[in-house]
Amino acid sequence: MLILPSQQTSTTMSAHLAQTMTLLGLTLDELQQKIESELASNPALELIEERTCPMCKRPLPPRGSCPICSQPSSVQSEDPIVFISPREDFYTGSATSTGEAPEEPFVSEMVDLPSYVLRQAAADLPVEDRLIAAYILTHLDEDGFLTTTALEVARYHHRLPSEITALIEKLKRYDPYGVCSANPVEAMLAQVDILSETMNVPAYTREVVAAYLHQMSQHHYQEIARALGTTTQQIQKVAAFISENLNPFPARAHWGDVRNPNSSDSQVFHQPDILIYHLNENPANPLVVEIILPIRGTLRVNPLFKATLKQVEEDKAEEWRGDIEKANLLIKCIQQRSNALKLLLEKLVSFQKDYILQGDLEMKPLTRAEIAGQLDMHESTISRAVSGKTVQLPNKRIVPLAIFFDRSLAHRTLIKQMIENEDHPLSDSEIRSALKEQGIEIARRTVAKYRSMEGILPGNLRQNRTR
DNA sequence: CTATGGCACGGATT
DNA sequence: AATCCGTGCCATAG
Repeated sequence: MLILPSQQTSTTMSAHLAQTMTLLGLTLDELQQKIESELASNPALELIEERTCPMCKRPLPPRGSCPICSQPSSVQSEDPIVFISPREDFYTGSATSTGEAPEEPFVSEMVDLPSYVLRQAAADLPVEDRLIAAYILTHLDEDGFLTTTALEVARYHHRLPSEITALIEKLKRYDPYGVCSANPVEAMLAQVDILSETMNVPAYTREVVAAYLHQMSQHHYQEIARALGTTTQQIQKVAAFISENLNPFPARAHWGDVRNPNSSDSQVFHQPDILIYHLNENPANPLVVEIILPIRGTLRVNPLFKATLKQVEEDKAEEWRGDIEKANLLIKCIQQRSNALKLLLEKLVSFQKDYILQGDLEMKPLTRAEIAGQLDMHESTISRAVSGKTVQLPNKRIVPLAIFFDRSLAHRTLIKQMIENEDHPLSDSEIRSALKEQGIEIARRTVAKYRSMEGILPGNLRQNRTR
């Protein structure tokens, strides 16, 4: 699982001096990978033991006291407490108990999709199939789809295509249900089959998934109903089922959606970069914003290494100096990243506090440029900092950080609520004028767009809903 | 005739 | 410079 050779770092100092690398854009996981490889390749860099707070057993920064416990626990601070925290018990694979996890000296191993699936499958497969399974699993794209075909695999391993197909079918049944499918439809079909063993699946679901997904996404329910010889109502049930239970991209994380907690580790592949919660989980307490670092302990330049530098022959010394330089740079960049994130989060959290506490309705429109101005940063800096990162809100939902810049979220949820509480199916223009009453002026066409974004049927097809 | 979705344009945002 | 988003116009369905 090692990544790169340590040698050939002799790209002279000027090279990395010129490259003032920014780690801001990196995700938690990406940063972890970066640090891991740096630790492995750079002898000047070391990770020192963490200190933990005696009060809350939270890891402490190298100097100073615990940022949480040092606060009197009853403070009614308006401002959120923002701090950088080392990653805690990070997922180490095999959530399926089996106490196997002796490894991980400091940084846990990030389980990638192929090995994640293989671990589940290995025990069930005959030995001669495991190799093939491993081979298949290495040919997955980021969504969990197969980038090769059963036929090719068969030819490569000199097996019958039918055997390979059977194997793939087996693999589809492991955790990201539908993994190893060739396309979304196939994946969803696999999910239907698996789910139907444990729960009630509406009739016609298979048929719809197999042949009418396109019409489905357009909400042409009547059309489908006609074609299948059933009722529009039935198709709507199917629609609800699909959107609640099926995932066309098995391995892709689905943020925000409240996922069935059955597969406990739907977050395995996306640990949030930032946590927001109330101090001690008490809503009366101020908000705590925790920016997670992918390491436990503190990075520093190994003093021993520095000291020995003088006693090293000249030809090696240059390389060593380079290593120290690189280590310093990395540490500095990490600090810079943390600091920038901290500043950003302070602003962001206090600005969108209502959203964090009350939910989607209270989201205020905000642009990256505005924040950039306030923080005296370039907007592209903000962009980098925001993109790809995820936040866990006090209500435990994990959402992309970019959601704080979603202009229309409040409007969309308002519309959603209006429709939920309607007594008579509202048309888009009715919604528009109702919104106008409340001082929100948007075009009728826009209402329609928002509505479909929320997956709500047009008014004229909404007649008979159960709730 | 009314309600809705598709396409595409222009301005804002990244 | 590339992308996203709200909106207007128009075709189509009921």
